[in-house]
Amino acid sequence: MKIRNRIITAAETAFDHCGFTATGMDRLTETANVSSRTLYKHLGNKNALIVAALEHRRRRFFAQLDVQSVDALFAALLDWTEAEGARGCLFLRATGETGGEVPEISDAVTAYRTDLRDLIERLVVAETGSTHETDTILVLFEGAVTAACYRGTQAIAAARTAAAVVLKQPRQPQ
Amino acid sequence: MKIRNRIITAAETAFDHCGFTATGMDRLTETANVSSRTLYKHLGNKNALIVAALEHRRRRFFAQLDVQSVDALFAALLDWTEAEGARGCLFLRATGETGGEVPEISDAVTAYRTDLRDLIERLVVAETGSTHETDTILVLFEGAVTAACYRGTQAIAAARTAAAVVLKQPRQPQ
DNA sequence: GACAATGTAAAACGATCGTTTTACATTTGC
DNA sequence: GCAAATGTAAAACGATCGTTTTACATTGTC
Repeated sequence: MKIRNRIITAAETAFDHCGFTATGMDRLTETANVSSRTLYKHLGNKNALIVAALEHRRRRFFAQLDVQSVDALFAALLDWTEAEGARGCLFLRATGETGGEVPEISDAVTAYRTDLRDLIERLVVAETGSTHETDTILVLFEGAVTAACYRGTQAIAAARTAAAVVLKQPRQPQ
Repeated sequence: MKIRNRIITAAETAFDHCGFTATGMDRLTETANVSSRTLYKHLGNKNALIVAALEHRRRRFFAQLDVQSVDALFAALLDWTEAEGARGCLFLRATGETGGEVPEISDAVTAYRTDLRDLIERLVVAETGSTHETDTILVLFEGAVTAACYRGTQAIAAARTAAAVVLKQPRQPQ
């Protein structure tokens, strides 16, 4: 169970830095320091490795995002970005590269997005007593991830501040 | 000048729907209804076609985003998304697929991002008299583009409302 | 009406892709 | 201590990639 994890961890980084299609099996075996025979024995094929890498990313990401407030959510995203850099949502990029025509990959992406929205909804309800601002915080989160690619961490700071403003703002009737 | 435009237009759609690397020259010649000889005579190579498609997207996008207020900006994004669908920022996906290691493509992405931020800054200044909320609106815009992939147009509506709230909110001193 | 110019159709190029196989070395459990 | 399992190294597979070339049809122009 150790080799498999080494392969997946290396793959997650390689896919993130170089893209899914552009990253060949050669580079995946090199960075994981395993033979191609071993890689295929443990993962089956490239698409399965992509799925495993996405699930690994999902686990790592939500482990860092285990927070109890919206503000802490953006603080955690800031930590993540400082440690990992910003190259845009890996799940969005995965569907973009496959055109959404690889069901196993689309499922992994849907799982991530469902988890993300569930987390945000839970935090928003805890803070405001309603789900109304869930999509707003979701948009700010996604926007922070994307804009951080070229605006750096100040994009996350801007999203964090805006989230506080939006949640403080009393919701107008009707 | 007509064939070249037909090639680029078809390529923009193909890249958007299927990804850059996953879209082979065969599909590009088919959807444009030209021979590969003609395609190479007009564009040179695939990377040049990618750059041309990105610049074509940029022109089309900002033509639709020729507005005079932040609210109109999100309304225009709504129109764009209803007409074109939502698959995430094409420029982000382009850098993601190439790992940012194709200078010509990176330049096209930078040009788009610069234009987007300049547009938003101009609108924010016109509305608030200061540039302070530029990154906030940029984050909301990017987030709307991304979240619309799985939340649909209501993600754009949420961003639009949040933008109004943020711009109305008086900025606290210091 | 001949002649460039510009197009199509399709074969062919070497390179690289994901994947499998062969041959051999190392580890591990009984 | 010896199989069985599991690893490496590397060659080879057919498929597909981006690109070029060959052969031929169509055009617009002087």
